[in-house]
Amino acid sequence: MAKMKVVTRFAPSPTGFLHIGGARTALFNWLYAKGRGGSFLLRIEDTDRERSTEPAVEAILDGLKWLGLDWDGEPVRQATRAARHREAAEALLANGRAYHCYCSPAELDAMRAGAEAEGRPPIYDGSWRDRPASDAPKGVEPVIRLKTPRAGETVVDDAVQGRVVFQNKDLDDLIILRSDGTPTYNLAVVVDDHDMDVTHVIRGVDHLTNAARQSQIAIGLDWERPIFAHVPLIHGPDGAKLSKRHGALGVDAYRAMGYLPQALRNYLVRLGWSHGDDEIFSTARMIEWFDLPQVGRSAARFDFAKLEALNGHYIREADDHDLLRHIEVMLPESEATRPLAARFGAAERARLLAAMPGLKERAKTLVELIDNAGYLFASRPLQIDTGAQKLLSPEGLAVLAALVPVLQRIGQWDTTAIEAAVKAHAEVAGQKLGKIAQPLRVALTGRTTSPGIFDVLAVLGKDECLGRIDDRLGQG
RNA sequence: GCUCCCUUCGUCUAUCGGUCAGGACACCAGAUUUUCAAUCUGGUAAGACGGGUUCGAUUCCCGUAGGGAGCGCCA
Repeated sequence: MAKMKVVTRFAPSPTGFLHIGGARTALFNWLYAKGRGGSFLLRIEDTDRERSTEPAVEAILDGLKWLGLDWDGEPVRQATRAARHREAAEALLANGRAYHCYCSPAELDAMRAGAEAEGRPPIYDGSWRDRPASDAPKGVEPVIRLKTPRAGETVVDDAVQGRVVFQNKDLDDLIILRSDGTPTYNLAVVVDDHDMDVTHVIRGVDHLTNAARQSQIAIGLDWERPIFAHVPLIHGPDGAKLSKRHGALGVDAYRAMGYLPQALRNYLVRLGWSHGDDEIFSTARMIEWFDLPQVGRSAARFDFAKLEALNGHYIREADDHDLLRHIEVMLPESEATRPLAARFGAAERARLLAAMPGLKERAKTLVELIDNAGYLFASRPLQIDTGAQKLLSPEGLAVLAALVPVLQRIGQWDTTAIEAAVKAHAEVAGQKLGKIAQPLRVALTGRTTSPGIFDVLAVLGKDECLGRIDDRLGQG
């Protein structure tokens, strides 16, 4: 038998941003397809016209692009396929696998309430299952319900969850076509996955019971089911369901917080999946190694500390120009860096680029990197941090004063020349380098911490350095 | 309430009957150092509980407890 081409899909409903759980689901689908020469499709599940919005569609596409998860072909809009869904519902009706139900929403509510009061599962009782059409009340548009077998079981052979068995008596006759003729979620999914030739459905476990229902629809249609893979959910740091309080932010929020897409990808792929002791994965490696048997079954908690550690790794490893590009995207999005975004021109770019090697060594996020780069963009006289002030003591100022002629004498203003001159001066003066470097650091950056002091001097330029020192001496 | 799923260091996880239960993040200590990082070295830290099965269980089975998901004319 010829090996079938793998087709996966990501099918978000556009009712909000692309949250972190969705991003991981998309990543898994993308990796699985890429690793097998298959295709990764996108379907917008917008059958709920009330809640679906166009901005949400844009936000989701934007989030996927930023994460580097490119899809094949045009995204399918589920709402445009209503006629085809209806056709499937009618086929089910025709072959006796579905029936009209004339219960009103109020009746159904009453039915559920009654069942709950008696301690029975709140499922539809199937009262219209075998009633003749002649019983139909006048002027009521019926829904179409699936005639789920009452006996036997529905088995979902899940690539992650294993063999999960549902008793058919626990599955109720779900509505597949609403009274207004539009399809419900489960019908639309089955029809679309079938028509899109989807071979693997990788999604959150919250859909596991839907897999049983969808199986029944597929069986009723005499269609082969896709392979299901239900991955565990992501929880917040407190173990509860991820909410806005913790990490259930849109991926755009992570971008604004200064995370790199490759860091987020690496973090997400390790949430629920592993490959031995490996922690750092290039995209190519992820694609090569990702597979379903290594996906675990327990929920994972979202841990910002680990994400940050990975982000720091990828920032250090990144090419300076790449980093600059990511920073420029991030600048206007973060509250903290927005003021800088407005005046970030060619001069600022050049300075940042020059200082990048020293800056990227010590930042966990891009926002932090920009914060550490504050001295590059500050105007004289600098604002001195409160804790740094004490280094500008009389002794500190004396150190600075002694340094001025030394710096003035330097001809070739670069890191090596500056370092040589300052170290020679320290030796002559019989002072430890730290004694000199700290007051100097404060004068030049306004802080007690910064990248290497010689790099700071070099990037700032001779005139600016002498000016900043002079500001301090003048003040004393 | 009913159905299904889960349970190894604080967190993410490895282990597919025999291991000093490994790695990573975090934390602690040391080295390095012009600060802070980075880096390197070392350390603390785990099989929810109770029964089985077995020569031997973290691993297989049952139960208990705890957690999660689902039970819409939402997706």
